[in-house]
Amino acid sequence: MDTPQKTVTQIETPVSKLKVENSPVFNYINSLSPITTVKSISNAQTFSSLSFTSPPPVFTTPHVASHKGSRFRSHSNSSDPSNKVVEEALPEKEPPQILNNDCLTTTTPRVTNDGACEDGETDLQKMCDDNVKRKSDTPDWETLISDSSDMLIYGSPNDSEAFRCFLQRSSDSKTRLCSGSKPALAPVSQSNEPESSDALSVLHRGVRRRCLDFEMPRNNNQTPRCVVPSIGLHLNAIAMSSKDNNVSKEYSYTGNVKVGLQSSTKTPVLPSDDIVRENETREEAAGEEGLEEAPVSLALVEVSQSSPKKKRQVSEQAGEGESSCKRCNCKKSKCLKLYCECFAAGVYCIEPCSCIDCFNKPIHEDTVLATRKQIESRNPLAFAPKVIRNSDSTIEVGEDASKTPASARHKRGCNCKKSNCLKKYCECYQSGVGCSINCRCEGCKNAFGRKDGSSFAGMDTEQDQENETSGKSGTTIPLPPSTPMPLRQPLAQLPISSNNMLPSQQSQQHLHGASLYNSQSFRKQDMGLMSHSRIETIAEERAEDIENFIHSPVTNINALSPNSKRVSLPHMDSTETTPWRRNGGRKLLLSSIPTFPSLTPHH
DNA sequence: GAGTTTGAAACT
DNA sequence: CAGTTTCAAACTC
Repeated sequence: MDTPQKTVTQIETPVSKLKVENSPVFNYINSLSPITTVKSISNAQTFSSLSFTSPPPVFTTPHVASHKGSRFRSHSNSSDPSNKVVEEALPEKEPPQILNNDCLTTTTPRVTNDGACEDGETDLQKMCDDNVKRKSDTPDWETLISDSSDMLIYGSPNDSEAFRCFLQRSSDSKTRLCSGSKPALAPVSQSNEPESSDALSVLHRGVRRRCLDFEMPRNNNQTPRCVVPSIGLHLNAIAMSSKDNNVSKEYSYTGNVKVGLQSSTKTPVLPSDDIVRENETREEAAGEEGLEEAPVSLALVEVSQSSPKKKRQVSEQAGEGESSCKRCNCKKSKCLKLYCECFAAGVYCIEPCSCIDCFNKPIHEDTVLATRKQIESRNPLAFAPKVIRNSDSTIEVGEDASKTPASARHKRGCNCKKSNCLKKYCECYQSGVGCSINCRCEGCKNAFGRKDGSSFAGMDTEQDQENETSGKSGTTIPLPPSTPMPLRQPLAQLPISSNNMLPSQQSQQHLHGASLYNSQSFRKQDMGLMSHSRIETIAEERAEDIENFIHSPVTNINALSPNSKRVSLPHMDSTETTPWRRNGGRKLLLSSIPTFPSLTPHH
């Protein structure tokens, strides 16, 4: 468990002292650095799942509460009617045996199907309120936010989003903020809490709720896809996002998801105004949706219209590579293994999926979570982005990076033997990245960059031939038949944690693009100012963060686990600097890092 | 649409 | 950790 006391102590940083600085929040937040706050790795993970890292300490407790709530639901609170609902939702079929269910900490704000809030929620609320009270003498959040938005941008996207939602809606629609399905929470905080406290409570709830967010393609020429900018953006997509600018403008559609903190794969390239507008639109849409959880079925209306058999066709039509609508065709894995694209992408299977005996559905949430947990225990990075994109403008993380023509690399590298890395069998190729020394491929001819770094995308004759034969070339950009970048945009986000992301995903998300863009959105919208260059810079920094994170000493510990192979890149000099501390803001980013580490026992 | 190929994931 | 099996996507016909 986290250490509430410690949290409190940190929170009580003298306000006066903070004001001495230009950005009070800067110091303030620094004082709340999760690095020092989070002691329990395992819990860190749980907490991170709520993505309430922004003022970490402040929201830590709620996480705990949330955690408890989950436990109540699944273990101790059997008498709670709401639990019955959940239990009733359990599969008729016997779900696959899952290990460690106890470790499964679904921090997802639990809202039973019938809309009833669970007892856990009540407790959570209490705890939140308590925290609010304790924090009454701390700087006003709204002020802090506005004063230090610059700082917040580095924080959890969720945080930012949460604050944004909070600031924008707390005044007029608490009920909306509070998922319509959990109105019971409102009274708790509204009772006697001061405005700020109340608002904060609302904020907490907002974070826990799922907001529908239909992000429409900003490109008018593009056909809207079933998509969704979700918090649950697949990490791959996230990782890639920093550079997806022109590769994909995908808007995934988060079915079950969308937390009030949506993240979007917004492209940094977009003009600020556009971004702002888009966010506004999205915000409105979300608001009109009551910011409520969107059932997967609803979320995928568009997608679901296509028959399973058309899966591939639709997917391709949807914009190659912009496989916004991930659908699987699993027959034996029950969609509970990484074989399943949906599962691997961190999204629920949806109607259009052709899977058989699928357990990757909301009603099997527990099973899904447990399975994921299990998989992560085996490989902490199992759900991490497979491709890590480095910004051209940023310092290459290492030698290996420099040897890789592409600006991104596959985290683990491929192991192709016969495809020559020229087909989508190759994950590197599929992801549109070149092979690197991490790859063990044979006869690599990856058009995006061979393992030996001898060729680059599209420049390769063989690639040209490949393209010709596939009839998919025609562009100077050597994209794989199916634009790989947005490999796995989540459609229906797993309802994990407040933002429907599994702990690891969530934390990772903070490290990646999603976080970035979310933050950007936040800033854009609230500040209305941010130069394009700045955005890109941040994107780049995010990319670096990914690398740094993966290579950080702490990460390596886990990275080495089961799959130690190539989780860490050889060149990374983790001791050289503390990347995430290059600037004050980075600290916030770090707050979400504990995720991976948390997957393994303390050491 | 069925069958084959491929390589990641899972298993031993 | 290496070898083998399983699996589902990618691909071919």
